[in-house]
Amino acid sequence: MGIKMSKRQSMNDGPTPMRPGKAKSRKYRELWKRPGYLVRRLHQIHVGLFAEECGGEDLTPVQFGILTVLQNGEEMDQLTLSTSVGIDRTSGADVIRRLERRGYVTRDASDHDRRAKIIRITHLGKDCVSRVRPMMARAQERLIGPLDDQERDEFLRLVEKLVNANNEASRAPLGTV
Amino acid sequence: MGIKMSKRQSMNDGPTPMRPGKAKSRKYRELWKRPGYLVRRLHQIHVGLFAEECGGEDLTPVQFGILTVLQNGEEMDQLTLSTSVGIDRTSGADVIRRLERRGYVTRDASDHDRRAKIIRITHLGKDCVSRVRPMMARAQERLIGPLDDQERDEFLRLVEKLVNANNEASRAPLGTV
DNA sequence: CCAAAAAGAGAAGTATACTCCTTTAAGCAG
DNA sequence: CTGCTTAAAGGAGTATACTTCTCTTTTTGG
Repeated sequence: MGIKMSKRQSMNDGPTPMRPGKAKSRKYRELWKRPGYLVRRLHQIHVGLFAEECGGEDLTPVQFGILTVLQNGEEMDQLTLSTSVGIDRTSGADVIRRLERRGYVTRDASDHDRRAKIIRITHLGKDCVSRVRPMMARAQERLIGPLDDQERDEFLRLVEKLVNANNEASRAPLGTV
Repeated sequence: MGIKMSKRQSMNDGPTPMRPGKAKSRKYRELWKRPGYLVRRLHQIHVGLFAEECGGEDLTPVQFGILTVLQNGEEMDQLTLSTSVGIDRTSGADVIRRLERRGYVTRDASDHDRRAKIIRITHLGKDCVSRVRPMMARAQERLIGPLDDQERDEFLRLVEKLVNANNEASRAPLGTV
């Protein structure tokens, strides 16, 4: 159902992003040294690892994120749910519609606000979360597995710092363009 | 033309991924601590910053990646080009087709291998790269801007390590599914 | 030399993740 | 109560990034 990747990986192999030391001329001349490129590749890798670990469940990281948020807070409108996993509302609506189609959530109009759709997780959805949680954890472990404990902490600290800081930046006016 | 994002940002704002210290129960219980989630958010942020910096050029990071690879090596078949920027061949074919539509590259059948399409960058494409390169650099700077010099080096080292290591992992048999 | 295997490409289908525009509903001001 | 603004959702459209299946061409093995 979209992702899958199974055996004969096709998580491509890229340019084997390692070039010795000889680079330096202009800062981001080579693709393999651009932070954005590395982040995109790492994201791809995570999606691949997640799909691999989740075997036959056919669930994506974002779908699982939605389900885990619902399992804590229970009951949310689409917009709140979407922003709480860090995607915009139209993307969220798509993801949630797919989850509904599979019986993992319900979408009912709210009583006191007939514009809003209230999303609730179903038993089927909860079962799915229980089943997939350990697979998700394995994917996370594999993603940062190549780092030792100290590096892991440092990596997570730095990524969090970047995400939080740029989160602010993106909500700032910044005008231009 | 798709991405854009302009003024009233909508690079969403997410859950403001910071929760004090109280988390710990199970390793990846909270979304905001999952490495995969953080990497996905950072990727989103980069795409947003890139679009913002590239103003009216309407070029995506991947499109720019393709163009810069072409500007170095000149002339490549679609498959080599796709893997050299780290995407699979069908995605690459899509991207390249769009670049062709805008006159940035040409796609001609090869003489000695009539299966292959040979991609070449045009003058228009080269002009575009010159124009966009400084914008791309600014996006990269902004992405890792929140880190000091020492952290930056460490972050890039760790991400590179993860990408390289998992690159290997994904080409390993690993069978299962 | 000819059949089988492998390689490049394309088409159809799906998921994420946006854009902009519209519809509908809610809340508030006069 | 009526009109104004805002908020939630949906539709149409696009880009990235996969999947699987198919077509054609090339290479290779007998």
